[in-house]
Amino acid sequence: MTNRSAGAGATVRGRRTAPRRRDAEATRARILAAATQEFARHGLAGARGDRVARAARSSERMVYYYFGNKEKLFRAVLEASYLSLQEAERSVHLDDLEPAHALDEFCRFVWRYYLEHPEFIGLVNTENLHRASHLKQSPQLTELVAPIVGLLHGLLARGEKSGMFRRGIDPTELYIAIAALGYFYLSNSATLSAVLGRELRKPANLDEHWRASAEMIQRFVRADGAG
Amino acid sequence: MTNRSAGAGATVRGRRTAPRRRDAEATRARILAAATQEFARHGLAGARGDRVARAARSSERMVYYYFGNKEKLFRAVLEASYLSLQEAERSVHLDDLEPAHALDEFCRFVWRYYLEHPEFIGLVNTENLHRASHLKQSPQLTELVAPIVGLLHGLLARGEKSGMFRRGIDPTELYIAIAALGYFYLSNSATLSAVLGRELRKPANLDEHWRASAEMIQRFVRADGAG
Amino acid sequence: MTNRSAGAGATVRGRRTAPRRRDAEATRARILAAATQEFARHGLAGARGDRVARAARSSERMVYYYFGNKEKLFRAVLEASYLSLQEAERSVHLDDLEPAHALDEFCRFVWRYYLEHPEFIGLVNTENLHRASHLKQSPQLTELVAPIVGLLHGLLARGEKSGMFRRGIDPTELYIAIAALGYFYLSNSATLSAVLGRELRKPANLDEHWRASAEMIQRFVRADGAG
Amino acid sequence: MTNRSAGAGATVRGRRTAPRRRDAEATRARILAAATQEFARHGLAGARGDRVARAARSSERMVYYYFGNKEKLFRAVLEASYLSLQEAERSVHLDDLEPAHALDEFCRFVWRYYLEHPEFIGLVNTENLHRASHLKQSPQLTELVAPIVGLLHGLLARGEKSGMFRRGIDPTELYIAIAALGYFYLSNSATLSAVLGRELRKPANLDEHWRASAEMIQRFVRADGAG
DNA sequence: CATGAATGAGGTTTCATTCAT
DNA sequence: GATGAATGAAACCTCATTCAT
Repeated sequence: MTNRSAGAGATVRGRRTAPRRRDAEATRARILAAATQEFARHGLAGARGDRVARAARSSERMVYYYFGNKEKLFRAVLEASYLSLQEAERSVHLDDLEPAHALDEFCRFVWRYYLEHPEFIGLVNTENLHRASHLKQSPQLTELVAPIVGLLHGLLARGEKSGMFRRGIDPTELYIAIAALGYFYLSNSATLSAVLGRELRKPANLDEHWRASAEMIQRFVRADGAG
Repeated sequence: MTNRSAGAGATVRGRRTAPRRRDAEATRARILAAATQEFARHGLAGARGDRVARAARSSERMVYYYFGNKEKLFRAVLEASYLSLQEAERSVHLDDLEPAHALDEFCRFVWRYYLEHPEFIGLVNTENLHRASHLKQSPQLTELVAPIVGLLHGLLARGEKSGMFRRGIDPTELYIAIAALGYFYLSNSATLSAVLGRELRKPANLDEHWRASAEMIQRFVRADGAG
Repeated sequence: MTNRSAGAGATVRGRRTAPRRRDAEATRARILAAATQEFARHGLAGARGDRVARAARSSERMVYYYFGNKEKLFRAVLEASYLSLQEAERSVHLDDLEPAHALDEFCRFVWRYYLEHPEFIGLVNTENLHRASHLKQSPQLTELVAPIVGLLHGLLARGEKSGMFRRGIDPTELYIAIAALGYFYLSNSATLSAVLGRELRKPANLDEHWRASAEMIQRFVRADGAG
Repeated sequence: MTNRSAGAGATVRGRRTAPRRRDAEATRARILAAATQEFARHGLAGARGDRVARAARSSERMVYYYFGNKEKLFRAVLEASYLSLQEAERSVHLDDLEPAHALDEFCRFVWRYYLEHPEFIGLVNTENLHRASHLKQSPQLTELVAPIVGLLHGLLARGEKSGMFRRGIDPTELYIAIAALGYFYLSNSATLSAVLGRELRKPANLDEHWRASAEMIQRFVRADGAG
């Protein structure tokens, strides 16, 4: 995640710190980052403590020192990942754009986020395998994505008022659709590529998919008369 | 699963076998079925041999006897699952329907298949975690889904000709979109439910999603003038 | 415990068996015997799996194969030990002896059992440290020592009738007293020796203790006029 | 526990210390008290440093700071406990009582001490598991209980002289018997309760046991004609 | 004097797999 | 052909203890 480096004169939480070799925050952060990759790549059962330790340039013992056990480590990773997404979402500002364009921007954001955060997809898949049991234990996360659906809600209202969007579109369903088109493509690119005989990860294909998805979303919301 | 060569009175290695042989096939099938559930629910790393054995009312030893090792067992499960899908797809006949309606039927088929085969989703997710490495080892599967894309191709052609569908729609992209809308919703229902505060598995919500998805696909292909 | 040897032509449960190298019963028995010593000497927390394995000429893996985990192994050991005691108790026949003599014999039996089964004392101490939590999980053991108290009950009745024993002696209390005098002496011989400056394990001292204890028990039950 | 050298305004290493020093003594004492409970409840191997630290409202680091290591901590606990007993024993004055009554009082003291100091029983059992190895390292403790046996010796002499007690009773054996009857009952109450089907810790049963024990001791020493 | 950070060693347990009849 | 017994390797995790400020 955010790599609070332990280099000389680094800043932690905006506060200037003396260079420390025994830097708990930094160690913890390195472990968390390594674990994020490990869980994303191998799932919960497939993740290996020693790989995490090595990747974090720390020891297996430290992993337990900071996170207690594998499951808690996974929960910490999951929370950090959702928080990271939430943070990114907060940077999305669509109010100044014309509705159709704003929607495009929104789709682009979601698509790019998935594209640039493959670990997020891996973690979420793993968490779904476990029927969201870890997520449910993190009370803070319940209202996490809600804001972004609110954003869509406002956008749809604006579009309706201007006559560009049709009525009766459920923002949650719209969000799911946008997410689905991007997430599924990337999450399943390996099997789909094998089975469809098309290299889904090729830049050209990524691009075409993005275009088709955006088009689909636009056509879905566009008022029937609108051009 | 697939009942291979259950013909009565078969010979094994040229030696005539007692009727018990049928039990062997049955045992193998039970193991495969149990393994399908196990891998779907727990992934490859999380799957446990003894759980498979118990669920199959057999022994761990037999699992190795019939399938060699865990990885091969997983491959067998995966192959059987894709074959099962292929078989189901062969039962889809859309040629007699008017294009828009046929497309609807196709969407419904995909949606229902995912809905009724949660184990398929679990297995495919697991295989994607492993970057389709097992699938790639099964040469027979490369052209597996091709036929169904061909089906869509024909359908789009018919729709274009009748003026109902617009041009330039890539059947593969269309297939991916249809799959995405169903697959993602079901595969990620646990985390989405937690994070969106909506019980995605409630029948009413499943229904609404199906309707919204079908609508989206229709609007995507519909020619701009068409009603 | 009972060492069902794996030697050629051994008998298991009275049934003649072929000499086997892979003898589950024998392996299990060796592990149980080794674990009995280990738990008796080091307690539950102090017991080491590898020591058990080595002493049993087996592997740590086998310990788990047969007994599941450390706690279950301890339970098995405890059960076997109490069963062993019960078995020994069944060999005590006092009905043909005159009451005072019979009581002496009973005391001698208890004393000798503790003397010859130091592991029993170690195990029972450990179980008491754990507030009998394992014993409580073994339903079969609840009425285990009851028979022996019954024996004392009969003995006391006979003694009363003959006028040798006084009335109103609670057999359970009597049993506890007899056990206490022997058990405490042996269980605490190390600290007592250190603190009293007397080598309690010296044969002469063991003997004197046995005599004093028997005397105490006799005087406790003897009718005031008698003797 | 023992508050060693808590004099105000002490100097450490010749340097005058702030009043915080009193906290240091208090911390040490809290750790010792916590460790006493911990070792008594879980034995030496089962005792956990972090539990001691938490119970003492201190840190694990401090435990090592004050006591060096686990074994030394145990030794400190053991020494303190035996010293505590010795101190209590010093408060026993029997010279003014008539011998039989004095003996009763002595028994009562021992019984009550065990009853009110369950941690002592736990520690002594643990030390016996370790064959008194720690006790043997504390030279000061060798003559620790001797005085109390001396007390009994005097008592027996008085009783003999008065004709109430018989001759030839070994005070050490008498002491062991008195201790055994109380110690065993309490130390083994858990397993005995389970196995005898009687709740030994019930006040009524505790009381009856005390009475029976006292009776037994009286009858043991009483001269045959007396009483 | 006090403490947070760190750790080596080893403990228990699990896992997939093979042996030997 | 089928099965119970066995196993090496490695996983997760814990423990007492020390480092470094």
